[in-house]
Amino acid sequence: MSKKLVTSALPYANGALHLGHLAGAYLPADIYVRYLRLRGEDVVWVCGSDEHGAAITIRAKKEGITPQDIIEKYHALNKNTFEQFGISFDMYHRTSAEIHHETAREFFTKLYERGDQFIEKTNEQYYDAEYNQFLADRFIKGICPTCGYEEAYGDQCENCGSTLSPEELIEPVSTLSGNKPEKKETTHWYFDLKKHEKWLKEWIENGTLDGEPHHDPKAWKNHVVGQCKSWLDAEEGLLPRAITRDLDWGIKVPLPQADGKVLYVWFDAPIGYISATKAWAEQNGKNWEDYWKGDDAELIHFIGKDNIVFHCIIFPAMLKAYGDFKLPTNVPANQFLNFEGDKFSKSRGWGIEQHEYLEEFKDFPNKEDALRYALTRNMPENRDADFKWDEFVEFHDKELVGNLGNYLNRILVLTHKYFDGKVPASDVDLTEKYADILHLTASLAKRIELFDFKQAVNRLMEISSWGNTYLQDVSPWKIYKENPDSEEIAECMYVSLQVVTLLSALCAPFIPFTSEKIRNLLNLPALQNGDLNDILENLGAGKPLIDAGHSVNKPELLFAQINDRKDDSRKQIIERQKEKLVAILAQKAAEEAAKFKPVKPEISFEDFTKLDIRTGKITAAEPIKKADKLLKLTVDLGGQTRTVVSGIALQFKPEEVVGQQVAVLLNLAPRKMRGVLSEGMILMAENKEGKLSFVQSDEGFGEGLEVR
RNA sequence: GGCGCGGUAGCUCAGCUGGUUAGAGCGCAGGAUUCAUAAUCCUGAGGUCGGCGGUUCGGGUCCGCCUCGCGCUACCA
Repeated sequence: MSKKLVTSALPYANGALHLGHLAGAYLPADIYVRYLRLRGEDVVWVCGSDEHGAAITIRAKKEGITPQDIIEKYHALNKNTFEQFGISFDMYHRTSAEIHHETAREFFTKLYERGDQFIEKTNEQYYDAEYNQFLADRFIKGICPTCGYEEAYGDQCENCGSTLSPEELIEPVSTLSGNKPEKKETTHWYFDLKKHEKWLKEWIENGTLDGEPHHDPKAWKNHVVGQCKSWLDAEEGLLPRAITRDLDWGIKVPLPQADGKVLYVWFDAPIGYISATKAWAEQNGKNWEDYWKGDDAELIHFIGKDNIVFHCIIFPAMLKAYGDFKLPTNVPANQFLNFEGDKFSKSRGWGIEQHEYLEEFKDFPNKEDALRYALTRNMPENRDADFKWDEFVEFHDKELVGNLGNYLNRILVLTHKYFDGKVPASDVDLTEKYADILHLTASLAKRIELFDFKQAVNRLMEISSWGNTYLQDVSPWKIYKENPDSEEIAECMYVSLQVVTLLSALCAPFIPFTSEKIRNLLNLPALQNGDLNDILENLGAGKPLIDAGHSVNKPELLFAQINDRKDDSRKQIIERQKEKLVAILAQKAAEEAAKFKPVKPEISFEDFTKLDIRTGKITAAEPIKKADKLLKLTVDLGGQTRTVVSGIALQFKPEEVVGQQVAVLLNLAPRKMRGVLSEGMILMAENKEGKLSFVQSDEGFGEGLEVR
C-alpha cells in the first residue's frame, strides 16, 4: 500500500488564523485525510508553527517581550484552536524544536557541500553599529520616496503600498537604536534556481521527472499549473533567491564564516514538514524516510494560492537538489476566501478569527461542524469565494437542519413509533434500493480523491435528499393508518436505516462531530480506520449496513435551527456578527471623512523657490507602447514646448487632454520612461478614490507664467 | 504592455477527454403531505452558456481575436 504524506502550510506563529486560512489549507486537508483513514490508507498529516523570521522579532521588540513569548503564545493558540475544530493533524510540530534546527542545518549543509547549488554574494547593507547587527529590511524605517510617509519600512511603505528597498528610503533610521545606520559589507548565500529551471518546466507542464512519468498534470488545478508556468516562462527566468539573512532569530547558518546569520525563514519553513514527520515517526515507532523517500511514497501539499510558487517550484527544487526525496504528486492549492465582500483584514477588524468564532459562538450547538460545513460548501477551490453570514445561516438551516438533521430525526422517530426502536427485518432486495445511493457514494469518494470537496459534500446532501424523497414516496404513516402491520412499513424503515447508517460514515470527513453524534444515536460503535471499505463493500453487495433487530437510541436533534420561531438565541448570535460589520463600516467612513494627511517636514522659503513651476497647455498627447499608465504629452510653455511623460493614461484618453491647461514642474531632473524622455512633471490633485484632477490656471490666462 | 485565472438561470455554482430537449442548490409561483426542527415531497416559470470569427456532420466544451472582472508583473517624477 502506498504511503501518503500530507502537509498543510505552516501557520506563522505571529498571530491568529482566520476563517480564510481554515478554508484554504486546513479544512480541505482534514477532509482528505479523514477520508483516507476511513479507507484504511497509510497516511500521515503533518503541520506546525513557523516560528522564525524578522516579523516576530520586530513585534517582540515593539511589545517589549521576547520572540519566545510570542511563539509560545501563538503556537498554543493555533494548536488548541485547530484541535477544537477537529482538525486532526497527526503531528502539529514547531520550527523552534531542536530536531527541526538539526534537520534544516543538515539540509543546508548538504546543498552547500554539493558546491553548485549556492551562489555567494557580498554587498553593502545597512548596519547598526550600536547593536552590532546588520539590519533586515523591516528593521529600517525612513521617509517613503513615493508618498513622503515618514514611517515607511525598508521593504514596503504601509501608507502607499509601494514596494521599496532599504536604499530608497530617505533619512533611514535603525529601529533598534534609532540611529542612522551605516553601510557595511556582508556576505549571503543564494539558491541558484536557474539550474533547476529546465526539469521544473518538464515536471510542471508534462508531469515527467527524469524522463519518467511522475504525475498527471491535468489532475493539478488550472490556477496552480498556470501560476507556475507564469514564473517559469518569465523573461528573466528564475532568479537566485537569498537563503540567509543577518538576524539573530532563526536557524544559525552552519558555516564558520556565517556568524550572526540565520537561514531565511522561507528556506527553513518547508523543511519543517520533514522535521515534523521525523518527530511523528519517533513518537510512533515509524521510519520517517518511508514517507518521504520510499518508492511508494506520495507527497501532497495543502496550501493557499499565495504559497504556490514555494511549493511547486522552490521547495521541489530544494528537495531535488538534496536528492532522494519524492516530489509532490499534487499541490491542491485553494484560492482566497473573502469575508462579506472584502478581504479579511486584522487591522480593520474585518472578518473573524477561528478562536474568536469559537468564543462568539460558544452557546451555538454544534458550532464546529456548522462552520466546517459552511466553509466546505463554499470553499475557494478554483476561484476566490466570499463568506457571508446569510449564507452560513442558509446552509445551516436548509441543509444541515432541514435536509440531514431532519431526515435522521424522522427515521429515528418512526423507528421508535412503529418498531419500538429496533431495526425491523425485511427481505427487500437491497441491491435494487441501493442503486442510486451507491452511485452517489462512489461519486462522493471520487470527488474527495480529486480534491473537489465542494462537490463531494453536495453528494452527501444528495444522499440525504434521496432518503427524504424515498420516505415521502412510501409515506409509511399513510400505510400505517390502513394497515399497521404492512410489510411495506418494515421495508421502508429497514432501507431508511441503512441510508442513515451510510450517512453517519460518509459525513465523517466533513462534519466529524456530527458523525459521532449520529453513530451514538444509532447505537453504533465509533468509526475505525478502514471502516469505509467495509461499508462500501456491503453497499456494493447489497448487504445491510445495520442489522435487523439492532436497537437505536431515542432521537435527539443534531442541529438547532437558527431561524427558530420559539428561540431566537442563535439568530441573535448571527445578528451580533452582522452588527459588528455595520459598525466597522460606519467607523471607517467617519475616519475617512476626518482624515487629514500629516504635513511633511517643514521647508524654508528658499527650498520652495527652488521649484520652477509654470503654466502650460497640452498641445498633443499619445499613448506610450507597453505602458498602461503612461501618456506622452507635448506641452506648450509660451516660448518653449516640452515633452512630458505622465502616469494618467488609466483616467484620461489622449484626445481628452489636448487643450488642457496645466501646471508643470520644469526643473525636475529629466528621466527616461519606457524609452521616452520626460522633461518635467504635470501637477495633479488626487482624491481618496485615486481620481486625478489637473491643477490649472483659468482658461486663456496664458502659458509659461510662473506659479508661486 | 506581459503572464495567469475566471465571465453558464435573479443569486451561488456543476458541466470529464466536443454528441441527443444545458444541470443543482437557494430564491420565486402553484400544489401535495403531517413521521419530522414552519422541516419534507412534487410541478412550473426562468439561460442567444461574455461577444465575434474559425475547425467540425456537430462547440458551453477545441483554436483565434475582442471585451469585462480578479491576481502577479512592468510603467506612475
